[in-house]
Amino acid sequence: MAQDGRRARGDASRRIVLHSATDLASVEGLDGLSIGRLAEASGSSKSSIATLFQSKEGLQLATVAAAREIFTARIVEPAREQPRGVRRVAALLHNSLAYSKDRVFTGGCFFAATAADVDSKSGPVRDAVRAALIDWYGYVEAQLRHAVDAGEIEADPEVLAFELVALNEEANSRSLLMDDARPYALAAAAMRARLLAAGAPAASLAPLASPEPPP
Amino acid sequence: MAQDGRRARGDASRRIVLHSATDLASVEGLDGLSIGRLAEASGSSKSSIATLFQSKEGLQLATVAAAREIFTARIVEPAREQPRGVRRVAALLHNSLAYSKDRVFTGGCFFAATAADVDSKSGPVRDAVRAALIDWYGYVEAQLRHAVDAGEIEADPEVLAFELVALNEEANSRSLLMDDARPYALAAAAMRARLLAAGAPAASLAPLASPEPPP
DNA sequence: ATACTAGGCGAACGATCGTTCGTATACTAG
DNA sequence: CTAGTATACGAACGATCGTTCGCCTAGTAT
Repeated sequence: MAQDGRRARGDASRRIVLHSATDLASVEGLDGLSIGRLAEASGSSKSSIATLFQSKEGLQLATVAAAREIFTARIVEPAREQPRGVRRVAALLHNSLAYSKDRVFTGGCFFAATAADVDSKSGPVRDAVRAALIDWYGYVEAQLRHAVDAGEIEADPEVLAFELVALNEEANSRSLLMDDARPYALAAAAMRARLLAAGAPAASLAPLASPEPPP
Repeated sequence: MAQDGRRARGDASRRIVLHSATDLASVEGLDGLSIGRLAEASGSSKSSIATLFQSKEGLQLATVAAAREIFTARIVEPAREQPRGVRRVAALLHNSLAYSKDRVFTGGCFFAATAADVDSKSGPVRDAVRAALIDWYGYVEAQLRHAVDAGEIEADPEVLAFELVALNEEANSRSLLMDDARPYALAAAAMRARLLAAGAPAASLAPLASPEPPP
């Protein structure tokens, strides 16, 4: 069975539905993601969605997985072009800010929106969101550890990763709430300054350079 | 009419309901805050809540106002005992971390939870949450500006306020999602280091000192 | 051709949502 | 006492929720 037309058709439908689902969930949260509105947004029927994903929880888990793929494709994959260490960290941070600023999801960063939605609950959905963020935090920290080991910077990787991720998420949330793009420039400047203070060579921080000079 | 027993009775009821409402909203969000569950949690009836607050939007606005009072009483008011400038900033940050860590609301910081809920929407509820956070950000920044003017530290108040608030919010969200108190210690350490790097006297940062020495 | 599986949809299920109505109970104002 | 106002509740409203059922089509397997 090299190919199963039925599965292929189902996968295509899932893809279409999940595209709407990730976007809707970034605005309404994983709890506010309703099958009815999703059916309307994706052009299929409630019952189709229910059978494609078995249950709402199945839909939520698939939505998280789909968002994770987009997150990786937009942020992590492109950064792999940079050598490990500070250069890759700078690329990661730049990509992450751009992914939020460009509104890849209508509601900004998918995981910022959904983490707040599930962080006080329990169950597989929360676990899936948590796993995605643990991976992300761990990857940033690992790259910083590499930079420290290579002598590029001098810092505690855990604390520095915490600081940089905090700046990234603050930019996302404040930009959304205030409807203002300035927080991204603010965050980039703070990230750059923080890495410079840790001893990073300025040339390795090009992705975090401000596009326009401060007035 | 020095006192109106009817209004007094209503106000008492509103107080009780709002106590449950702020806690429920910190977990479920302002959208997930349902009148039915709130009625059950607060011991009154759906119709009573509807008449006390006119509509769900009225309830949401009253809930934000109630949470704002608690936020101010827990964080801003106690910090006023400290002199303006770095000492007050340190007190603000310490109080803010404690308010999250002590789970004054079951879902952690009320405004972190609800900001994520409303930041992609529009209307009076979003405006109320935004106004509360603008006030908070502005207060922190004003205290930092005072510290700069007094020569206590050397920094851009806007950027530094952004950094410190980001650390505070990251501690809240990560602690909730990971069910771990360590992010608070991490954030406090980063705040302290950041203020020290800006030239703040160590004695003024006592509230941010780690309770236990690092191993 | 037959049996089986995966989608896909309309219709309906019970549950819960926010809201409204009618009615009863305090309390005030005149 | 009377008229008016602010709670308070039960009951019901229409709408939407997640889910299930029946029925049909598309594709696979034997």
